[in-house]
Amino acid sequence: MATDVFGALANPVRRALLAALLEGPRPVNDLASLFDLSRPAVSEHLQLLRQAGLVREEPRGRQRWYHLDAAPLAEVGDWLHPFEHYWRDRLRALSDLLDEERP
Amino acid sequence: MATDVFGALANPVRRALLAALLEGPRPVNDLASLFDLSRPAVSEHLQLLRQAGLVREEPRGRQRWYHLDAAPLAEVGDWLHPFEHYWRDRLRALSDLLDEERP
DNA sequence: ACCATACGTCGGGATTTTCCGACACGTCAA
DNA sequence: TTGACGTGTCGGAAAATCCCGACGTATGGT
Repeated sequence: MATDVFGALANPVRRALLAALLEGPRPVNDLASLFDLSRPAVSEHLQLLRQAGLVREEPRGRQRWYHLDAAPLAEVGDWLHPFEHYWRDRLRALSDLLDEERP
Repeated sequence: MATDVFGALANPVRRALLAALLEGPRPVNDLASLFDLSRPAVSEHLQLLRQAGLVREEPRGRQRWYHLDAAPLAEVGDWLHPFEHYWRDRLRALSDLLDEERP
């Protein structure tokens, strides 16, 4: 049932939600106000993030504060790892070239 | 026109294609044989990867060899970076705990 | 010249995603 | 208790995704 983490990151709204939660927990209305989008739409994005294990909800009075749960992102990091040296090599080659150009 | 890199990674077939190309370039039929999928389907996945800048094609006789182009994955790495320390802290906390359990 | 091979792309069907308005439920304040 | 607030979820529409068979176009072998 645990939804795909990569699928969760495929949507820019969900990525922005995770980035917003990076600065601390927030209630739903607060999060929804960040987007030009109806509240139910944001609520459903949060549901998908919840199913992916990326956020956790804490009921606080009549509102629910959402917390970031970055652990599942480790799967993305792991998948990315074999490719990482590949593009870092390119970047290093570029910076070496620039150093050579302007010593 | 450059398709979303995150969207490109949202599909398991496309992730497997990139992983396969990690071992070197391959022609389309070779790649298609890795999946229980029609060749046009794989061809369209490759088109999307091409639009995302993640692969490059080299015509070689009557076949086209696809090469990995990992550079756009840097965007994913960059996006992931602010979260990275978060889950690494959790892992370190876990390993510290294990070290403590069995000194 | 002929035919098989390797591939891209198109038309279309099935499924999934994304979004909204409407409604239901619990919480708090008066 | 009554009513407003904060939120989840449902029904359904619009759009995107995913896949396939069919066709078109090169290239290479005979």
